[in-house]
Amino acid sequence: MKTSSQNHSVEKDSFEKPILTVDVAYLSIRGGELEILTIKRDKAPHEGELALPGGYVHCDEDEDLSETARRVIAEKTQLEPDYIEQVETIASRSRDPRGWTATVLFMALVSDSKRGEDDKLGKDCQWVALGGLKRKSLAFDHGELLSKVKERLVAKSRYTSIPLYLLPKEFTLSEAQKYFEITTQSTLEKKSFRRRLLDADIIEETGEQTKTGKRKAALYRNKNDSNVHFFPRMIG
Amino acid sequence: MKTSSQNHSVEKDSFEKPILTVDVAYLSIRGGELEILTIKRDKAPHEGELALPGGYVHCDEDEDLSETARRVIAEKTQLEPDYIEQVETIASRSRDPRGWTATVLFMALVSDSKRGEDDKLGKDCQWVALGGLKRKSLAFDHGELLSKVKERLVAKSRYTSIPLYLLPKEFTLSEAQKYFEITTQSTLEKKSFRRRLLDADIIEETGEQTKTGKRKAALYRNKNDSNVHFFPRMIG
DNA sequence: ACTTATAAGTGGCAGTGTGCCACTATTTGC
DNA sequence: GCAAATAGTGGCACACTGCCACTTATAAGT
Repeated sequence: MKTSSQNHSVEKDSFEKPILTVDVAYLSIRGGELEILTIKRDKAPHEGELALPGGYVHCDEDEDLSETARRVIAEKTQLEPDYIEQVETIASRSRDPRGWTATVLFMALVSDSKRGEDDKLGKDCQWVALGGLKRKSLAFDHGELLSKVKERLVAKSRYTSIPLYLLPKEFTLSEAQKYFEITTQSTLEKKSFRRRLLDADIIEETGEQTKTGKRKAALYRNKNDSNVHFFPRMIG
Repeated sequence: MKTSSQNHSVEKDSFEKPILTVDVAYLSIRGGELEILTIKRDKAPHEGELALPGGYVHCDEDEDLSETARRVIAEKTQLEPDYIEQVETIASRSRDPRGWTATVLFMALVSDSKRGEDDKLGKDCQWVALGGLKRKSLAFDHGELLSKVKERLVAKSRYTSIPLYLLPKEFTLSEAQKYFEITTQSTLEKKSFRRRLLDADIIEETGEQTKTGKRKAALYRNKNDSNVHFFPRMIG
């Protein structure tokens, strides 16, 4: 029923090769809100608009795709992500005016403390709060890509520990809860959250306490050896 | 620190475009075991070896990647899958002797009843039991691709209803349990399994019963409207 | 007919982790 | 000292899975 060629000429040479790129949604939390690293495009198409950092796969340099993703980020910032994950590959004829393109979409997270001040960022780079991004304000279909990444982040934050990668090196349980509430887009219950995080054996007390605030709070850090933790049940 | 070019020549034209393909791990259960659809390669490289069905993306025909996946399957079989899911995109210089290639890997499932008899399959196509596949017996890195798909199937079978796509149109709860035990690679407890599946409200009794066997068993079928169900907890 | 073996199906309680809410504890500012 | 705000705890309810013994139905053998 399909209108495809039934012979096996699929593997014949000189096919029109599609364009293959990698795009990275690089996320961080600051000011109590998710922010994303954007690049202001300096050429057509979509010149002057904001876009996700991305680029062509370099067949001669990149051993695999996650390396492309890291390279693309390194070209724009000096910030190595604390976490990176391949999300999905999106392709179509219409998503880029230059022709049929495929892009491998990555989600990357960087902690608040590693991110530090944003002064050494190139001036075409900018962290933008997600709340301030109007729909359709990103170039190409990058708004949709961002939605896919957000969806993945929200989903995984409900049953894994990946929001820990967004927290500063030392944090209180209340701050951790706030970060998880941002990434899960829900309000969490204090006792349940604390019990869950502490029972998981993935963070440890530093011994120090906060100095500001109404009452001193215990400071925690991620255990060195800990990878992504999968909780036995979802939260929220 | 990276040795990447620091200028922004990334978007300049005439880059060496990598090859983009789609490969599909098409799975089915028969004889109490997972089977995979293989194609015997009729040309180099790896001529004569078994491989996953796959092919180049056709920029002119395929609107997106899942369409490529369906087309690739339709070219080899007349069997439309009951379920299809993008798993991961794998790329490297070394995975194919013809050069730097990227492949978008899909997992597809077909029910035992829709699959029917295998007589109308092309003679280069063959369903092969996973247990009978020695390591390294698939062309290229398709053994690794299969491992990734297996991993995904095992994981998702523990908290979703996708094994239902492998069952025949009508099935007993014991058969369903057997299928879930195959896909989760674990033994499941009868009462827990039944309660879980029935409470999910995704299957319904046909009213009929089996005729063979020691005791007649109630027959069930998938509810028409039901999509993939996510159970609140993992099993097994 | 009675027994035996086997598969289908159920009752019921324990275990585990989350939801919920009230309660106590500590610190700051008045 | 007292109120306000944040940190942290006690304890039980709830939902779902694990477990295991038990009953029911059918076929086959004696």
